[in-house]
Amino acid sequence: MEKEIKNLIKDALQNLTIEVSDIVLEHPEDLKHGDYSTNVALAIAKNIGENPKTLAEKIAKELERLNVDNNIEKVEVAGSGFINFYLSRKFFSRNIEEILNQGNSVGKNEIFSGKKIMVEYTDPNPFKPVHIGHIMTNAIGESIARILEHSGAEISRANYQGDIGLHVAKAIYGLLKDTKLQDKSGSHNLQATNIGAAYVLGAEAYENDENAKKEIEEINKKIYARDDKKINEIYDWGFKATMEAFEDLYKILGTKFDYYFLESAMADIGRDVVNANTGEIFEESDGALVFKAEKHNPKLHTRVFITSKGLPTYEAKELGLALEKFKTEPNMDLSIVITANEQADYMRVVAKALSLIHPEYENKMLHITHGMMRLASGKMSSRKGNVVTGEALLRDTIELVSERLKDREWNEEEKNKVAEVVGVAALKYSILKQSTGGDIIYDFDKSISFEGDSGPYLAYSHARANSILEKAQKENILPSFEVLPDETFEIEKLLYKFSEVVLRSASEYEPHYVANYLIEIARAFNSFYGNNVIVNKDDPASAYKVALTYAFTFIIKNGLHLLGITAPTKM
RNA sequence: GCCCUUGUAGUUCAAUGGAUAGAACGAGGCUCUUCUAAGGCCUUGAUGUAGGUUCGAUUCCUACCAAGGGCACCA
Repeated sequence: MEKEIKNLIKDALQNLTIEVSDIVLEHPEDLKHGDYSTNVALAIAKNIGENPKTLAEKIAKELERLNVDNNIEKVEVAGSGFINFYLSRKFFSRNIEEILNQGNSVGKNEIFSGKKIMVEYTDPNPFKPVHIGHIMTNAIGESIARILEHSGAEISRANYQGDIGLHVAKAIYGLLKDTKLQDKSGSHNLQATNIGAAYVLGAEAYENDENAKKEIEEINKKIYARDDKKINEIYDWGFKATMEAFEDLYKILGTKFDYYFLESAMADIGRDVVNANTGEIFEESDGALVFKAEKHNPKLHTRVFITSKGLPTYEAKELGLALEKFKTEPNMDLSIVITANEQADYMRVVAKALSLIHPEYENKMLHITHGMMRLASGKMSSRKGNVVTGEALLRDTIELVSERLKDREWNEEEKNKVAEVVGVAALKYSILKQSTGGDIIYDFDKSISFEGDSGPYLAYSHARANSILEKAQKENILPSFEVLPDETFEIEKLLYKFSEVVLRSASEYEPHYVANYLIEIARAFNSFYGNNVIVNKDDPASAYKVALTYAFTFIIKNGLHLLGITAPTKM
């Protein structure tokens, strides 16, 4: 439609012998201003020395004359010289029909068609509790992956985990001190929780107790050397238990990874690359091998890649990881990494180093960063202790949804499933509704209040629409486009924009456009629902309203999917 | 000190250089003999400061102020 209107404008301008290189056509923010709007008159009025409004009137008149298609109902001049297009009833009904035909491929686009993209996200560390920040990275990463998939990309999902390092030694120290935590009788989730507690114990001891600190450093050496049978046993068990617990979490969150990269495996790769390029790119400084990035870009700074003791730092491992990814997916077009923004600067340094070694990778790396997740009220942390783990946050959210569902006459299994899905929706939506860069203040109470701007509101709207469709089926009212209502509903004016929103989200790697759109459309649907009886045998347009409801369920279901949220059919 | 990110209603967030800056929560008032009231309808309130570019700036540029993060052997 956009193209057609643009062409129409071009023709009109040509007839008036006005030359314009670029025509801007947009959706007015306010639906009262029509469905499309152009500012050409404002943009060119000055050049040709005419009053913008009179010029707009002239163009509009020509547009009306040229408009033979019945898609445009009217053209109007408004404001200081905007030309607004109002689409016809017929356009909207045809669009609903199209959505019904598209089914689950609704909103797809092809801007990443044929592109192979790897997205790395979540990155929790074995032996450590999953932090709320990991949940945040996961939500953003999964959503970006799905949006890119919907835009034609071939996506692989990667997870990078720190399986060695001081944090592991701290956890093992804790496990050795408090052997109860080594209990293997419970589920792997329970075991992982104990290991997380052991980590907290070890981390505290490391801070406050000199002897413990030395002991932990000893353990760390033994972990690297793998020469202590007892520590090896604990390590192997702990690694497995925490990794399995992560899998359970990913399952609830709706993520399935294709590749797992382990930090231990990247150390040698990174060290070899640094050594091979020392002299030209890396140089010695105080016994360490460093990369002086500021020589190549004054906004970057020097970072150590190999310590004076010969150990590769995180930077070297990250370099190794990047290379390993390109080896794993040889024809990769883009490698995306998602982390918190505290890592933004050194990732730029690593990327610079890599692009000097492999110039062909320079434009194939993208680092997307997000802010911190902070809790608005101290309510949760005071109740559960100081550390708020990702699991606790998720579990508490799900629990509160459960309470809300207790009066439903479903069996327990159904209730639990819905509670889980809606809980995840609450958490994910509150992360994805705002642009990725900034911090998120997670207000526990608000997110589970389920009113207004929330994940459960979206899920509820979908469930409600579904229940209407069930009723329609029972009454044998099938979607039809024979009889159209007189009124064009607000929701119709939003439904056809879905694919544009997905396209924008994909090109900017920003899920929040989809999230905001879904709220808008859910609100429009609920308003439609409140003001109309949809299933009504006495209304000849009822079948059309049912069709409209179907279209809404398709859009919201697919839109929620792009956010990594499952839409329950009832709640 | 230098480099990133961010400053919008009381609060949490929106707004591809456009029209009267949108929602939600909060507060107040209506609304279930009608398909899910986790809903709908109505009322209330904001662009950190000072310049600049532009027909037109929340958006772009400069300075300042404020918050968060980063800046050598931790990850």
